[in-house]
Amino acid sequence: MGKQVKLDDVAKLAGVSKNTASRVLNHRGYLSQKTIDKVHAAMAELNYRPNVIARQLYRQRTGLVGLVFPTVNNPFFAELEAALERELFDRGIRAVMGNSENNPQKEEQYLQLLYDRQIDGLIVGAHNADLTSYHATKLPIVSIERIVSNQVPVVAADNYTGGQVATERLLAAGCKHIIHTNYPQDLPSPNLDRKAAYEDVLTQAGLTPLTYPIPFDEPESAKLERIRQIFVDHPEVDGIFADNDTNARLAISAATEIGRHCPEDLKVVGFDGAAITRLLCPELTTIRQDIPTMARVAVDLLADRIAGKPVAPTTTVPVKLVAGTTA
Amino acid sequence: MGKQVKLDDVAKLAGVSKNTASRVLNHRGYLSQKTIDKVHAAMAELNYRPNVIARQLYRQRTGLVGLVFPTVNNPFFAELEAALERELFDRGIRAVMGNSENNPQKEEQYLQLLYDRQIDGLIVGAHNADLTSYHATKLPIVSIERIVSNQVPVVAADNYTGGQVATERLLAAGCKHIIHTNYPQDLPSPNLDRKAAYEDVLTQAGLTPLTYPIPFDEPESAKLERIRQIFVDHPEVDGIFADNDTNARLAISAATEIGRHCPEDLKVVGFDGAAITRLLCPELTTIRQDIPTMARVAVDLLADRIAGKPVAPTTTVPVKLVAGTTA
DNA sequence: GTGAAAGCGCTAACAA
DNA sequence: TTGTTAGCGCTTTCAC
Repeated sequence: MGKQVKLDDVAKLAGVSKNTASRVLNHRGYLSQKTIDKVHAAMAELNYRPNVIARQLYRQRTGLVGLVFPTVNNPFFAELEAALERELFDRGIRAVMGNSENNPQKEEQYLQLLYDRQIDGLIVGAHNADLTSYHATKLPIVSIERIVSNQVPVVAADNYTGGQVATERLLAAGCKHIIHTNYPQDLPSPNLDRKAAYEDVLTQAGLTPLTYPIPFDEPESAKLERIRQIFVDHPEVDGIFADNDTNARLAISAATEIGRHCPEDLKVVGFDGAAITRLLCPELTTIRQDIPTMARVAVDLLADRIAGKPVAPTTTVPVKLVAGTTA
Repeated sequence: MGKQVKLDDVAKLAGVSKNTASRVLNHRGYLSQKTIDKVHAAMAELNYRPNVIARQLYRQRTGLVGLVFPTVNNPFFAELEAALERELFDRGIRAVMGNSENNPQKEEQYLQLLYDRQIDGLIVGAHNADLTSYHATKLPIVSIERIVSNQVPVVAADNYTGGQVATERLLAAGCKHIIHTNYPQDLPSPNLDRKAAYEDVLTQAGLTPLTYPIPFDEPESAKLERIRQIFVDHPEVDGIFADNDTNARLAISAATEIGRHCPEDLKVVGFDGAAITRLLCPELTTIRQDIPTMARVAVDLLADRIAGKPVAPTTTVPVKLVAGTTA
């Protein structure tokens, strides 16, 4: 690759100073039309492209935002990250993909990117990293469906209502033995509202709630194994409220393996309702999160954060039942 | 945010020159242990973090690579981009997400990022952008499953074999009227090998091939409508070889709508075999692409390209039949 | 209206 | 073994 054409070259060709060329480039200050034209002509002739990095050095901003989620290879996160990318792009910001893969070190590294100012902000949906790393800071961070620290604003679905609706759906379908799956979470998390709602509804109905932990970071085979165990431990189960759609689908598979069919022998309700899931598994009844709205809100919050404005600590986005045939 | 601690501050505190501090930072040149310790102590005391942008300005490299694909919100691309991100991360490179969304302008903009040196390279799986934009260049670009220009190396699945295996599977299942879906592609594309194989196999079997175009960039509803039309135009169809799994799933749905069940009344084979798809729709028989290998190869090629080494113009990665119950 | 000059923070010849 | 100096390419204050 040849020498880069720089502003100085443009200036020389146009017979003006570097400064003037810069002002033309940025449409700033007083300029005679003649100068503007000359500079533009020179830029065109040399096929000039400004060096973004040099500009960034001065501004100390890169126009980059990191998206740190467990993995983009998941219907919910894929749809969410796609929506976030679109929102950011519309604001002239690029998204750096950060799949933490449940690897705290990897997550930590993306956080370092922020410290090192290679990115201007962070949208996170994973938090393996030691919370102190996040705590230290008033950095522009927004989280989605995770509680990171009380400095970091959260965007979450209306998980409680979702959990209520899901559980009530199973009750209405006649279920008497409803089991919930969730992930073990020592830390507070909006996700736990799904569980809380499930427990409240069941208790009010005079039934006993029971939750099986399904760690998010395990391979599918391990999750399936845990779900099989539900049917071993509780053959009487006739309803499952899964904390996400993939677990719901695994529950259906596990039931089928032992000759129990959905919905005749078992009702299942999932959570998330990503478009891909509805396409590939349209029969699943689930609680749909409003992903586009969550993305928009998150990016708005981040932009405010970057601009130094105060933001609401929590924003809740409504959910909606999508009726399939599994419950 | 306070003033940034810079190398000069470290140097002053350690009582050395900026240069010496820089050399300690980069483990370069001769240094006495005493100096090293002093500088390290100063760095620790000031909590110094190098300014990445300044470093980039000198090196003219950002350690960023763009991933330009139609959308990450799709099982195949999501798995592929996740795999690419992992490979890149292991080489100290971050991935910038570029969902072209079948918007040529958006794709063009990501290409500009490369021109403007905000990214060091590009891995593309979409090419709406005017090919001349890609042509102009010996820039570090690698494409996956797309032919961009003869300057850009391609990584592709063994689509021809995949198409053969898929079609033969349907024939072996007794299908006599097999229809293929593909996307209309005026440009050459590795994807078309699937179609070519389908046509060759059918012709050899004395049957007449017929392909329905299903544009990739249409909404699902439009795709479904096109697929419904297949059954209207050709009620005799008893086998479908879809060019991707989502189309395969839509075909199953369309058949179900009119009371035709899979696999009794209709056999279906898809293509891609992403993990999410197999989880959500395990019954689907499909041709699985080896996504991790494709990602690794692509990143290797890109690294060579960035390093200025010559690379093979085409790399083909084997595929594998995944037997479900739909064919 | 436009030019000269300083500086963003870091790196690397070249001297010492 | 270390310091001096000159950039990397762009922006901007301040003269003219």
